[in-house]
Amino acid sequence: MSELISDVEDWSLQAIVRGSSGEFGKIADMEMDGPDSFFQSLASDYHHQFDQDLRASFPDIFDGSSGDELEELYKPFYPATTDQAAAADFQELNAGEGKASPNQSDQSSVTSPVAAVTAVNYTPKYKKRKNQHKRVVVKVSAEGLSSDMWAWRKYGQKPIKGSPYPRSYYRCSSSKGCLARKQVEQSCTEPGMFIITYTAEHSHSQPTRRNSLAGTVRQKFPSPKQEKPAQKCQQQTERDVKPTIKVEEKAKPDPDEFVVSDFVFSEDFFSGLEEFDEFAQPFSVRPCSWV
DNA sequence: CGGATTTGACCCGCGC
DNA sequence: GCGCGGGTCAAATCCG
Repeated sequence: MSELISDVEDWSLQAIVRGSSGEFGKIADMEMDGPDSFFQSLASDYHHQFDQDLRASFPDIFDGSSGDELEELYKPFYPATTDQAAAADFQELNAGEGKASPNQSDQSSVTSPVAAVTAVNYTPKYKKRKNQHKRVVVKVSAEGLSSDMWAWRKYGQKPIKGSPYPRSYYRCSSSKGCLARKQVEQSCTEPGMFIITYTAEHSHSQPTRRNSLAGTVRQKFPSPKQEKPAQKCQQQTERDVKPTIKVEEKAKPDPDEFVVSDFVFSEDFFSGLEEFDEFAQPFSVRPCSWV
């Protein structure tokens, strides 16, 4: 079981792909910005399928719409200008979490294999620190920790304010000079789950070797500190599971540009993504959450 | 013995 | 300027 939650420098994208085997495959291969961005690629390669799926899922929305209108819907998946209003929408979106449906307590019972993707423009409040510009955040179960294809070497561990669990820091040990980084911390709201943050990119296309169990086999994840329970830890709950699509007109800077906050892809859409064979099948969907 | 992990010290961005 | 917190360094230690 795995989730993918992404945060990019000038625009934020949020996606969760949840499967059943704990595999999360080529996440580190994703190009998250520029002309080769992950979702731009999806939109290009699967334009036709995407079109069909959207129209089939939301006939009311797409009734009588033209290809141009669909292009508008793709806009959020392209690098965008900064937009404070969208950032506010984004926060509001996540503030609405906590209305999980009864089905969500049993992830395996979800039978409708779809995935939800949320994309909005987002402007960080403060200038980002170095090495914080490109991040991919994944939430995995304990078994998911051992399914990483890259070799990592631990170089540090720090207690994190507000969390009873420390954060571990890893760098890629496959290739000398590779700038790829990985942070692993246990979720304070779901002790069985781990939040992995990938930073920067591998300077090599494939791992030259792999740790016996992804570099975390020797890692002993400690028990939470007793003196400071997870009371400060913000609840990361889930929004209503009902698939929705919201097309909002932006006030600024370009009133003609739309922000699509929720997209729903059908099973057929994802079945064409050979790159994601590593993801467990069948897909199930869960509303987006933010880390 | 070489590579990985541990862990305290240090660095640096950010808020006050 | 100072303190806090997150990220990194590097020596010591562990492990196969």
